[in-house]
Amino acid sequence: MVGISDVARHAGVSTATVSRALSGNGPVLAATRIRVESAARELGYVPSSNASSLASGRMKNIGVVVPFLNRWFFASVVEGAQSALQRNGYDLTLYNLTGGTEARRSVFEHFLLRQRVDAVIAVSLELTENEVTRLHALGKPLVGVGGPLLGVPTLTVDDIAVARLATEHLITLGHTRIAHIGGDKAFDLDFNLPTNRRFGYQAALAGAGIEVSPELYKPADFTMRGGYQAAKQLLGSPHERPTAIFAASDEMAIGCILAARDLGLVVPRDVSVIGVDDHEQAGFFGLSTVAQFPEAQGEKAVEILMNELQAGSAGVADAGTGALNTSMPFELIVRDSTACPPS
Amino acid sequence: MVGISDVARHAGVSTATVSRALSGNGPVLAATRIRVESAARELGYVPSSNASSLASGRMKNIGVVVPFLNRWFFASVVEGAQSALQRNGYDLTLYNLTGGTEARRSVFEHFLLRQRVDAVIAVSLELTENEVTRLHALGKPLVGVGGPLLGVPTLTVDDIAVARLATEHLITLGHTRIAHIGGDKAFDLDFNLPTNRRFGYQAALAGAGIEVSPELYKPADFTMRGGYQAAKQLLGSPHERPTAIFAASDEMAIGCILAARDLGLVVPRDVSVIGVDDHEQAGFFGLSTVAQFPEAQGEKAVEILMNELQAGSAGVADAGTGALNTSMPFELIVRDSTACPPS
DNA sequence: GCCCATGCTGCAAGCGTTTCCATAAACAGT
DNA sequence: ACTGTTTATGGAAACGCTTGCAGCATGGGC
Repeated sequence: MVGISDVARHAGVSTATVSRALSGNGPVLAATRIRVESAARELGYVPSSNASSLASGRMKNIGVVVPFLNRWFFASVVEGAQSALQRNGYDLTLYNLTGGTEARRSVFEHFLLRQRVDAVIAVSLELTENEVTRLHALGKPLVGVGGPLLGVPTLTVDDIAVARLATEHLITLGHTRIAHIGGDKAFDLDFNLPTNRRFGYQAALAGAGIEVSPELYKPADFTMRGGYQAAKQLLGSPHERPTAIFAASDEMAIGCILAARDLGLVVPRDVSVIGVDDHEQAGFFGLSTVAQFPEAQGEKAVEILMNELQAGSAGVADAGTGALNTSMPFELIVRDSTACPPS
Repeated sequence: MVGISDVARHAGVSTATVSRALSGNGPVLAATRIRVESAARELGYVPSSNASSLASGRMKNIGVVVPFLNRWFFASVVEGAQSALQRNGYDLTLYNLTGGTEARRSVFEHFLLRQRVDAVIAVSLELTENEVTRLHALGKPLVGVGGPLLGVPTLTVDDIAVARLATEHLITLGHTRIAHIGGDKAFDLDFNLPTNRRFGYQAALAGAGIEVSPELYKPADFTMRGGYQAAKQLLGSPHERPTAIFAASDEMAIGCILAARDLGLVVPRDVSVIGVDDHEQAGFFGLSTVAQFPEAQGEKAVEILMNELQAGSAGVADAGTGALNTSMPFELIVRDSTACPPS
């Protein structure tokens, strides 16, 4: 292994100077810096991050905890975070909690406390107060993505507003019999996501003076199959059939479209469908939707952490950690699955 | 921070003994171990992995490099690897190469060389010889998932056999006009995956004495849209229409099913469709397919690495690193998208 | 009863950086 | 010319753990 002392010898300076020259901490004569840099390049020297971390207390590594990885949303958040971190010279160590309670405990009791990460990003995770305090006690910044976390800076899209936007789009088109397919209570990963979207839906209806009829709401799994089955029920009986469906996710919405087709209905002529996410397959199905931008959320989370880490090292008190909850953008995307109701 | 010396004092032993007691390296009297363990628990001591790594040379961390993350296959491999690593007390640091050439360079020149990982798993990545040598020079075991890598233990499914299995399933059902939708050349991520699947398809036909007609092959994107468009062309003209389609991926196959429906054809009555992957949505669409098991691949990769790391530390020469290419299982899954051809 | 294994334990030397402090050099002000 | 600053550099002490080596009991064989 080529260590810092090799570089030092090669460049005719001390290890202290090499460290300063390469890290940019502390004053170094321009000429010296150049000598050191070329020596390092010549020897193919790469600093050992362990030694560096041990000595400096900075890990240059941040932990990302997700409940699952093979869902489009989570994977995209992680991907966004990864690129952003890489640009900042940070590593990303990934923890997923698929393993259940045991995995979760082990992540929090063991992995995150080992001084291996400078901070953590929790994606769609409802942390217990204990878990939060624990991390704070170690002085590790924490940011949440999706869902407000008590006392933790968090990125969220305003689910109520999202749902309202989608529903209002349908209302604007002239629909009045608008159904909603939401998540059932069991799907509690994402905080109150299902509930909030339902609220937004109801608020939009109320705002337009449309009565909210309970038979137009169907809870379902957050999957195509869930959406499909719910839509089958909603659209099954021709009398009193809704003319539009707002599904709480794109996958569900796609399920709706397929169900409609199977029932011989044409989307959007007979029934309009709108979802939420702008899932990668939304375009293919011509699905109108409200986009949220998971990569951007990952990147933003990183940005916040970088600021906090910098502030922390600058000795700034934990005072103005900024707005605790920063609201992420969303956007109505109209494709071919929504139109005026049949006359 | 509560360090090892605090625990030592608390338990009335030396730091050396604490280290041995908690890590299990070296002999410790049972009574002592218990004293140490309870002291550690009481103080909430967690060893600093940096210090530990620096002193021992073991990082307890392995790097996983993927080209993308938000694709089902990659995410699943990573998820499998993550769980397996967690069970072994290892961290997973993730690198994705979405950033393009620059990202790739920075990963290999910088990140992986910093003594932060004990080994690396490369998923569907054609590493250059330089990259491989570089890692080997550092003594870092490397295993590839998907696609043989020169001189590197690799997990692959036999794509030719997979394609043959799928095609033979169709042949067994009585089909003779069997089309294939494969990947185009540009899709070179996965080594020769498209080509191999095409070979397997042709081999199966040849084996059954069926002529391979070029107009029954369509290259396309590895997406639903790609499969949809290709299927539209294949199924468009009623005369000489194929009675079955073997698509090189489930997403493409789903596209086929949708295309068939849009053309007024019933699957599998008018046309059978089979894919490859057992994608999470295959079940919903009733798609017959050849499953490969990405999580299992991730886990297996970890298993191989664990063995190699152990062997390495045992001072075993690099001799019998085992079969360089271990073949992963696959399995025909028959659902409702394949049946006998129309008579 | 003595000596030699045997098995636990403690001492202390690293591991490869960073950073505090001291030193030295260079320069400005008087 | 002399002190007072300022700036670049080197020496050396951390950082928190692991591990080789030596020491010291303890127990068994003769």
